[in-house]
Order: sequence, then structure tokens, then C-alpha cells
Amino acid sequence: MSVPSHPRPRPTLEDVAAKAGVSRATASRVLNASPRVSPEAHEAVTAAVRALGYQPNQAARALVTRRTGAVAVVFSEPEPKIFDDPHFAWLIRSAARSLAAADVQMVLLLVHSPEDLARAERFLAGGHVDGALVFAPHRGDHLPSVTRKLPLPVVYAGRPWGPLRGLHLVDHDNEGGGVLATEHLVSLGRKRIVTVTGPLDEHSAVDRLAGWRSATGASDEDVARLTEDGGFTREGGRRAMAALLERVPDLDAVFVASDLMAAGALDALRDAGRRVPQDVAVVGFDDHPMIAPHTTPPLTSVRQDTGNQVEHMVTHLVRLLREEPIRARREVLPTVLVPRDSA
Amino acid sequence: MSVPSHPRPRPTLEDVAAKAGVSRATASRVLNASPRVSPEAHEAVTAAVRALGYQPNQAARALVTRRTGAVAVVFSEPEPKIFDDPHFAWLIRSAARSLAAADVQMVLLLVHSPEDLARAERFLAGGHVDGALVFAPHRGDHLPSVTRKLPLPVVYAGRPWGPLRGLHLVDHDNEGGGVLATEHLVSLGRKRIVTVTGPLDEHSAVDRLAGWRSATGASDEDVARLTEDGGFTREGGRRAMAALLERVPDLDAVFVASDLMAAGALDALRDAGRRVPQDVAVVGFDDHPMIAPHTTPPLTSVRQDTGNQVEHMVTHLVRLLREEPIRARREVLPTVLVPRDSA
DNA sequence: ATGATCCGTGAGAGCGCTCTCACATCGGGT
DNA sequence: ACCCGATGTGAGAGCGCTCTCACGGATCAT
Repeated sequence: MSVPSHPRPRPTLEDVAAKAGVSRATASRVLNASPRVSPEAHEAVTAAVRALGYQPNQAARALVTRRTGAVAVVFSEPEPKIFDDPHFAWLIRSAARSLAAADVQMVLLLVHSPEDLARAERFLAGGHVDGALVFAPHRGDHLPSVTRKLPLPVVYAGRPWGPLRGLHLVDHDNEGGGVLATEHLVSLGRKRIVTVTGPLDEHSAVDRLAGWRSATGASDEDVARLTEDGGFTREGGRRAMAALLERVPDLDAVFVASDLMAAGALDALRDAGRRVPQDVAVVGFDDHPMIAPHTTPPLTSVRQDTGNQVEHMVTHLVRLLREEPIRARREVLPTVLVPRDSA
Repeated sequence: MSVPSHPRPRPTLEDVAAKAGVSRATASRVLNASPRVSPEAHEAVTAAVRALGYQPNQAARALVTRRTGAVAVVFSEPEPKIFDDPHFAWLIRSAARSLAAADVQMVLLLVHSPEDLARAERFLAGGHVDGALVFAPHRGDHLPSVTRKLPLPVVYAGRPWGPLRGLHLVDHDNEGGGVLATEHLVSLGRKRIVTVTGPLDEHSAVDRLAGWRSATGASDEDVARLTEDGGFTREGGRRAMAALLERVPDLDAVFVASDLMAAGALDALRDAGRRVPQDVAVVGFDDHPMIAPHTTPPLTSVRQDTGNQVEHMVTHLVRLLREEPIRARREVLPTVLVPRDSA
């Protein structure tokens, strides 16, 4: 009973062809929507397919077409980060949606450890997938150097570290966003604008900081005093804000480089008895739909449309897979300020 | 060297064999760790593999072995639920971890719509994967009826609706957990114990309610008055608690069937000016590591070890794939009360 | 010595599909 | 009448791998 006694073998294309009274070649033509098939043959084959419950064998198909119809989505981040930061949930969700729309199967690869990296490399090199979307923002991460050697189309999210030559990537205008946020605070008449940065081993964090700097005209010593790394976590944001309040008691505005950190910063400001936005104006980054509208007060934030970014990545990858001529290797998407109550 | 647009074709087993001076068969034996190979041949083949950077073609291998080395993990839930409820993040994380440990590739399938279901069915039937882990708790969900017809080993999380005959599943003792929670409240001397349930189209919610009922000995009319559906969401938990406070002003304890809802219930109790646990004792369910320890006050909760459940599912599935004799089709894992401050 | 057994090996037959090529058949222009 | 191209079709050659089978040579018991 428990032993799967020899189940009826899956019908093959040969069976379908026989039942339809045509050759395997014609049956194949019908399945692949080739134009040169007579209506009668088409009809006979589709009927046979239905009658037999035929499903093409993907392995056989992949063997000859050299296409699997699947792409890998690879995240290289510590495990807690991926699962606790809603930003990643949003990325996965967007990827699932965009790939489904392109009728491409998504294979999720999470790389936390060196063994995971080896496994992922084997997998990507093994021809399991036609291409990959890679999220590996950290300096010193070995994933990009592995993937760039692979004979596999890859599109990166943001700017990975190392040489960019030959890479395809979709980035956001993080520096422009930083400028936007900071200039908004300046236009509000704020004089002492500090910033909570992300980890500076990520380009996005570096660029947002650069935006703040260019808008404030901060000197090197200003940077040392007026900025603090919040590690892109909520708790980090709280701690960084607390440290800045200590160091710069007369601060009247802060640009926080992610909404999650901004939520932590708001906690710290509340704990310190500062009113937002009256005493301290706060601008976040991401405009994350699960965070920004729900903080107290609702967070003014720089929108980076993650769903849009992933969609561009997918479109780009699909084009690479089709070997269509590519317009640009590198896309930079705009950011826009979304004003709410915190600034 | 050669035309850049035509990348060097991937070496085949034939190439490896030629370079090693053996036959394809012997090379294959080495790759598949067959015992009957001379040390010299083994050495020669491994050297050739390294030298050529050979990677077996998975499609060809899958074609003959009828094994892909991948399994699908299928979630059938509305999109917002999957991404906003930390329970699912935890499930995905556990699945990724357990499957990686078993050296099986994970293919994540998210089913939100009828089209998604059709796509998933095609995918599962297409021989892309060797088996599947299915999370589809809702009554009326068509996924289980689809998957049970597939000639594919499947292990279900919890009890799906419909006939259980022939299904493999790993469940938690939800009813026992409900009893545990409620008896704990009784032992505290609480007299009016209400409950916030999950959506009753899920067996887990029904079972937890049954546990509460058996421990309280509630009559049918009690059930109508003392229970409220919180839909397994935070906001639903808040609303349900508010409704119960309205209806049963003298309640002194509540069993909330998930931690996420319990967080909402705590909000409602705070809003109503009830102290926890002095005025109202609260017990949650899940003991979710991201929630239970962090509420105010920290939440007493019934632990269901999700990671353990998924691990059991994976072990079970791997055993099915190996066609090993299966001990039991159905496993029920124990639950245990974790006391904190809320009760 | 003779046979029986084992061990390492290679030849070769597929797995189920796609795709090229050659071949009929059928108009329609000259 | 002729040839021409367009059109639908089938035969068959692989894609890269695994696995059965047969075979020669070494090892063992008799």
C-alpha cells in the first residue's frame, strides 16, 4: 500500500503522436506553437494531449533547447537580516510577482555561509537555471566574483563592489535621494542636520551619505561628528540616534538612511523627549509601505520603488535570455520625496 | 582566441573521459562514486574534471535518472498574509535551512490566485521537482486536491481539509496546546476565560478552539459569547479583543490562538485600561521568537516549534524520495507552554 | 592443472525531446 | 504545358548522461 507500485508511466510525445496519428515532429510542432501545422493535425494532437494527460518532460526539453525556464534569485546576507528586515520580504515578493508575470520559474537561493556559497555556485554552474538575479551589496562578499565568472546572464541589484565592467545592474539614485531628503530639511529652515547611515560596506549607504554631504556641504570633521552608522536595523537606528543626541544636543533634523532605522530613531527621540517634527525633523529612506505610513508620526521618506527595481531587473534579464540587444547595461532609477508628518 | 560571442562550449563527460584516457562509463562511475573503480582511473578522472572545470549537465542527468534533486515548497495563502505575517518568514527560513542541510534544492512556489495555481500545477506535473512540501491550511483551497492527484511525493504541513487517506503530513498538537494554555489560566484561578481564535477555515484554529473548549467545558452558547475570530492578523486580534471586552466586561483571562493576534490583543487591553496580567491574563500561541519575548509584558505562549516541524517534513519527504519504508504517514508534534509575564 | 569467481572496464542502448532536412503536394505565374 | 515557391509532413540525428551487459584478466578453491 505504501510502496508506490509501478505507477502508469507518463505518456511521452511518441504516445501522443501515435494517438493523434501523426509523427512526433508534428506533435512537437503543435506543442511549440509552430505556424506550419494544418488545423486538422493541430486538433488531433491537442485532443490526444488532453486524452492522455500529457505533460512534456522538462529534462528532455531542457537537454536539447539548453533552456530551463527558471532563473535563480540569490540573496547574500546574514540569515537574521533577510528574515527580520521587511525590505527583503518585499524584494522576494516583488521577484515572485515579476517572474511569475514573465512566466519564469523562480528558484530562491539564500547564501548565509561559505558552504551555502559553494552550493549556490555548483547549482548555478550546473545548468539548473537560465540566469540569475543577484542581491549581494556587501563589500568583501565573494558571491559577485563567483557569479561574474559564470557563463550565465546575471543582473545585479544595486552596485556590487569590485569592477563594474561588463555587469548588468539596476540601481536606485541613492545619492540623489540623499540630496532630496537633506534639501527638504534645509528648506524647512533646519540648521543642524545629522544623519544615521547604513553600513558603509554597502554602496547604497555610502551614496546616501554622499547625498547628505553634498547637500549640507559638510567638512570631514562634520562627517565624523554628525553621522552615525545604524547598520540598517531598527535597533541600530535607535542606538545611532541616541548617540547623535548625546554628541550633538542641538540637532534639529536627521536624515535616516532607511525606514526601519528611522522607526528606531523615532523611538530614541521619543525616549529623549524630543518632539517630531517640532524639535527634530526626520526623513527616512525607502518609503516602505509597511513602515513609513505607520510610524508615529507618519514618516516623510524618500521613495525607492523596490517593486519597480525588481521588475526592471527581470525585464533586463529576460532580454538577456532572449539575446536581444540590450539598451544599457546599467539602469539608475529615480527616487522621489514623499512628504508626511515627520518633516 | 576565439569568437567572443561564441563562448567555449561547456565540456561534456566525453571530454573528461578523453582527457583522462578512460571511457565515458568509467568517468561516470567516478562522478557517481561507484565503488568499482581503480585508484588510477579515479585519480585521472578527478584531475581531468578539475582541469576542464567540468560540471555535469543536470538536464541530461535528470533525463535518465528521473531525479532532479530539487523539491518545491508551495504556499497557498493570500499575498499580504505571506509577507506580513512573520510566521511565514519563519517557515520559509526553516525550509531553506532544512533543505540545504539535506542537499536538496528549494524551489519556492507562491500561490495567490487561480492562475498561480494553474502555473504551479503545470510546474509540479512537469517533472521539475522530485517532491513537494505543501502549506495549504484553508478549507476550500484547491491546491491539496490538485497535489494529491499528482504522481509526486508530497508532505503537508498541518492537516489539509478533505480526506486524509494516503496523505503524509506533519502536524502540531494544536488541541493539546489549547488545553495547555487554558489549564494554565485555570490554575491561575481565572474564572472568565475567553479566547481569540484564528480563522475557523483552518484546522489549526479549530483545534486550538477545541482545546480551549475542552478545558473550560464551555457550552454552545458560551462558545458563541466567549470566542471571537481574529483572523490570525495583528489588527484582527486587536479588534477581536475589543469586541470581547465589550461583550464580556468581567473577563479575567484570554487565550489568543497566535502570538501576532496576541500582540494586537495586548494593544486593545492597554487601550481599555486593563492591566496585564493583573486584570487580564494572556496566553498566546506559537512562541514566535520575534514576537513573544518582545511584547509588553513578554508573552506567555504555547510553543510550536516551526523549525522542527519543517525539519520533520523534510526528513519525511527525503525518505519518500528514497523510497524507504515510512514509519508513519502522519506525525503529530507536541506543544509546550512557555511561561513569561503575561499570565 | 581446471574451472569458478571477482573486478575493472568499454561498448552501446536508450531517456524524451527539438530541429534540420528532404520530400511530397498544391496552387499560380509564365 | 512548364517551373516555381509555398506549405505540411515524417525520418532521423542528436542533446549529455546513466546503466546494463559482455569481456578479458587476475584471484581463488579444488
